Amino acid sequence: MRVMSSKPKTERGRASRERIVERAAELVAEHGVQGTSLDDVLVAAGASKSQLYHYFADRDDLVEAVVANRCEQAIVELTQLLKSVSRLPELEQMLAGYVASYEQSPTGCPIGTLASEVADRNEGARLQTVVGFAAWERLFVDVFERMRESGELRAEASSESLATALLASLQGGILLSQTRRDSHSLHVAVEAAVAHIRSFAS
Amino acid sequence: MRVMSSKPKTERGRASRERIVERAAELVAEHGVQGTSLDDVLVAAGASKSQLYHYFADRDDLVEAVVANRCEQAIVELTQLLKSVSRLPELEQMLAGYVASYEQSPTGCPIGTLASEVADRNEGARLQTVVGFAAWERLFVDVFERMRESGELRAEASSESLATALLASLQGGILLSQTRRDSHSLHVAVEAAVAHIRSFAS
DNA sequence: TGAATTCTGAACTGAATAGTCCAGTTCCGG
DNA sequence: CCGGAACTGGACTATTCAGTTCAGAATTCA
Repeated sequence: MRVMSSKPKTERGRASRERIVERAAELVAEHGVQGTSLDDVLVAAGASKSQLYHYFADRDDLVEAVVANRCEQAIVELTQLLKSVSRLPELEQMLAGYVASYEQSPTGCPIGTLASEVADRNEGARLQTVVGFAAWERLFVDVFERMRESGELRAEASSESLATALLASLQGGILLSQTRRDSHSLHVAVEAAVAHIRSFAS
Repeated sequence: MRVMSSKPKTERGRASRERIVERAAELVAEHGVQGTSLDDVLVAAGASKSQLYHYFADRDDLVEAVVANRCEQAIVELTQLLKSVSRLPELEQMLAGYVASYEQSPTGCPIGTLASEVADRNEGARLQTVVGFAAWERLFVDVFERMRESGELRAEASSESLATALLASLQGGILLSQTRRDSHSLHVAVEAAVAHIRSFAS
């Protein structure tokens, strides 16, 4: 059974906890979950062991909080990018921007990279990535719904399936590009995904 | 500079080395690279530390050999599955079989899972996964070339791009299905990829 | 056969790391 | 202002793991 971890009751405590999570999230973004030790986190956050174990049951508990933090962050950004997209050209432009930003700093997908690292090693963290993917997919679904309402997408197209397929192409493209250290694969994967969507255009 | 690691000169040595790599590959398949310690490998292979360091410079060197082994194995199997595929329905059937086998034992893609784990932590191993992906993609390219020769695929379709896109969809679908523990995402991703290919059929 | 080479076993070292403990400090309601 | 609860510091433990060492066994080949 997991030992209790107190939630902070005061403002000061909440700030401490948050600072730990945020610094940890930065380190994880840079070095991955496995590549980040608790001691690294502690010096980065200017905190001490007992502080950490005051707020988190164990390492996995911290990792879960970090993953949740990064997913939330990613979804906030993606929401900004996608909330006003309601036409195919806008979607294309947004995706092109995503590819371009990847080219500029190829730091993988925050959610995808975490997911593969965490999936069968930390159930709580895995569930956070599931939520993150679901939110992302949902943003795509909403885009397709708006496209359908504006008559740009044929009725028979399943927004859910299109969203899943687009997300998969992105994730796979990122994986290939990250492995190959060359954004070309991501570019091609996105192009194909867009072409597939366009095939359902009115 | 990396310390020398002897290649085996005798049959016995070759067998020892191979046994270590194979057992290590099994453990890595089950627990991932990070989740497999040298000691685990040694007891599984019935070998000793000095044996290991006789054949491998260090842990990374062993990991590289393991990754190469698993990629090679995967490519052998994929070659068997794909070498005689020259029609779209055959490709669809093969992919459906892949999805079905994933449903039966959802052990991710051997290459993709390794790639994301190793990409920015072990340059030699990363290069092995690059080679593995290239071989896989090449198999798809050959399929598309055969389809094109038989007039089933229009000339303007780029076999390379189709292959990259298909591979990305597969990898992304596997990633999603693995984190969600539900083969549905992979299924949808493959369906979309096939539809995209079919849009280039004559 | 016997010397040189290749290969093997097992104990050891040192560093990193997750997790514990407890005494001391700060904060808050009454 | 005081008693208890929330919070903090940092030293300490136990373990795991990569890598070393070296004596000696097996193998090769002249």
